[in-house]
Amino acid sequence: MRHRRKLLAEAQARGIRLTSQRRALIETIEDAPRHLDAAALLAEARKRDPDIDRATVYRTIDLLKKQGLIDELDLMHVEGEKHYYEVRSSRDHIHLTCVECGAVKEFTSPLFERLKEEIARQNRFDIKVIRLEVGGRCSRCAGEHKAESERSHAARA
Amino acid sequence: MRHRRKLLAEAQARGIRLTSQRRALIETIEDAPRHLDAAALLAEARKRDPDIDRATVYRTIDLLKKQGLIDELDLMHVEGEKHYYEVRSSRDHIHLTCVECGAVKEFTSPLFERLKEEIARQNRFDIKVIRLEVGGRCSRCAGEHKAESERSHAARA
DNA sequence: GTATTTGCAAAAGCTTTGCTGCAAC
DNA sequence: GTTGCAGCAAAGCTTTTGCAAATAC
Repeated sequence: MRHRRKLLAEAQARGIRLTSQRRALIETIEDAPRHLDAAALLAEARKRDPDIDRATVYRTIDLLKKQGLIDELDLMHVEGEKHYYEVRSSRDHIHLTCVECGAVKEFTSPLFERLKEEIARQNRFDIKVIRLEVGGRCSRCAGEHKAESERSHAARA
Repeated sequence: MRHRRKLLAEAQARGIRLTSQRRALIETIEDAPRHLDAAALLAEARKRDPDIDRATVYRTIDLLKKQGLIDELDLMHVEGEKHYYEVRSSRDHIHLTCVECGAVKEFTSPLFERLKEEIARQNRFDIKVIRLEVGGRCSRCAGEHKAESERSHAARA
């Protein structure tokens, strides 16, 4: 176990009915070393409970999203139109997705916090969700094959 | 005509073959008073050229996106999984979408520009696209029906 | 004249839904 | 015991693709 089950505890605290499927899904999201889309989440969760259905995955995602317990990402649609999920943390972070190699890096900054405050204050806008996603070329890809962006496509497959 | 055809001119400058369909689509995006999704763009563009096909819309969007001439938005998926498009402007802006009434407000800030610089510098990341989307409650909805968030759902239908 | 683009129609990909039986409290 | 949830399968919505005919330069 990589950390204590914050998400699970929080779900429980909110009075969410904890079925065995939800438990498996929540634990899967919490333990995932990378961002999972619905299909990947289903596959991973089935290792804990083989009978989980796709519909349950989507319904649980929806529930957790509405409760503000998880956030939804696109990762700039670098690999299709899927959505990815992660536990919402107290400090929002930025996702940098490399359009060449697909690597995702997270980044936090006090400047981002300040910007959030400014957005809320100047627009009198009550922020519920915020998502800052960046697409571009990571330092590794920029360094390795400067003029040769084709190969990386094959490398991702 | 609301402004001069910047997008059209830019497309031409890049050597994009300007077919009549592309012209109609580009002009439609440029003149739209709101953010259009693919279906709405198709419907609007057909007023200029009734024979335009859905496939052409998607192919043109793809082309313009790859050229960095338009940006793609989700508007926090407040109305389903569509994507919305807008002309890319020199100054990136933030989209605030009200989850109650669906209103979209744009916002720019020097702080956002500074944050972009910081992201690029600290991660040695070559930013190609950046998208900051915010979901929450706009001041109008907060003021009008503070404790009664149910009705607005019906109002949007 | 030649390379690109279009329209059409079919399919693909991701997500949602109705309904019956089952599980949590 | 009651209320809400899960599984199944089918449909929904948005987007993509193959191919022959049409179009731009």
